Amino acid sequence: MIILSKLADYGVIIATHLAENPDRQVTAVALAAETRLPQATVAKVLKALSHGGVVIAARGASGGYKLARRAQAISVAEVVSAIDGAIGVTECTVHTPSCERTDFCPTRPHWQRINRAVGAALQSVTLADMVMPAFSFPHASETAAERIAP
Amino acid sequence: MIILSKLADYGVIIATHLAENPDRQVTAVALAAETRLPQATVAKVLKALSHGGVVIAARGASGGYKLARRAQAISVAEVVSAIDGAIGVTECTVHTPSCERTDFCPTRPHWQRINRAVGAALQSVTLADMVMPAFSFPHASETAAERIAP
DNA sequence: CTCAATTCGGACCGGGTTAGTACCGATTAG
DNA sequence: CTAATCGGTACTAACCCGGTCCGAATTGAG
Ligand code: FES
Ligand code: FES
Repeated sequence: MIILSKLADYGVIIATHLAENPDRQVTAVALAAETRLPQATVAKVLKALSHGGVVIAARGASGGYKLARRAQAISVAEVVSAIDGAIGVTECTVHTPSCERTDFCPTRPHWQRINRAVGAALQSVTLADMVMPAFSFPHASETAAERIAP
Repeated sequence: MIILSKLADYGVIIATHLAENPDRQVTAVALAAETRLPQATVAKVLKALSHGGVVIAARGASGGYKLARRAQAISVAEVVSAIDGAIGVTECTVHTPSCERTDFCPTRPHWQRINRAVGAALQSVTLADMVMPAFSFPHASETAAERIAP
């Protein structure tokens, strides 16, 4: 299964590209060309990102987009949330109070725990991290979240 | 955004319910009744689980399903994989070698890192954990995955 | 000052995947 | 043999994704 929607994936790619040369006003079409993504879709994603406060848009001629904050201050979680809405593992964990199985279903709190874990994983990575080249990461075995809880 | 598909969610609910009374042969319709899930869908999910080796099915009269192993030995990741296929965050991380942006897109290794983190989060929780009542968890701040990497 | 060019903003639509259903054949206990 | 139950496939409906369209705002030239 794929976790992120294509749109959200595009969003991260675009935001990362913006983070590569900050403070530069880039138009949607230029971004599309530079990332080799379909132009119309890039425009759509940028709208969502603008709506979510990740980028700020300048309209009119010589307009364009740029990051709303420093790259270090924008997490991947924020980007995907701006596009796909709140992050949740199950239906149950997001539309909080409306599950008919709540009384006899023991999974709820455990899901919320997992939910927090993936949320934290997405939140701990910023756009500044994303632009960094593949770097000597710690051993894969220490990727945290393996010990999600004692 | 919702990460798990509805079917996968159902799968975990069903598997958890099976884990509650192990070694008991339960038919699909009984499971559907006890979990208040649509009966036809439960049957479908059980087929997938059986195919994935999570449950074993007994055919014929007085047949039914039960867990293939002890609940401690079955992870949530396994259950969702049986239904939704391999877990991957982005298109790019699962269909490994076929991305036209590979050469100039710096996000790839970072995604794989996040990917491992959520995979680990799902793998670290077993069905035995799921049936345990909401228990005094450690402080939410220590949910690991917050330190996905130094 | 006016106007045209440029760019973002929001609404709309079609295709594809997923959820859910239904049926029929295979298998086994009694 | 018969009833019950799983296994597989085919089918329909709904929804979401991805893409396209036209209108609003702003700029810069004439
Ligand atoms: S599915 Fe809603 S409480 Fe378990
Ligand atoms: S999207 Fe495939 S390498 Fe970045």
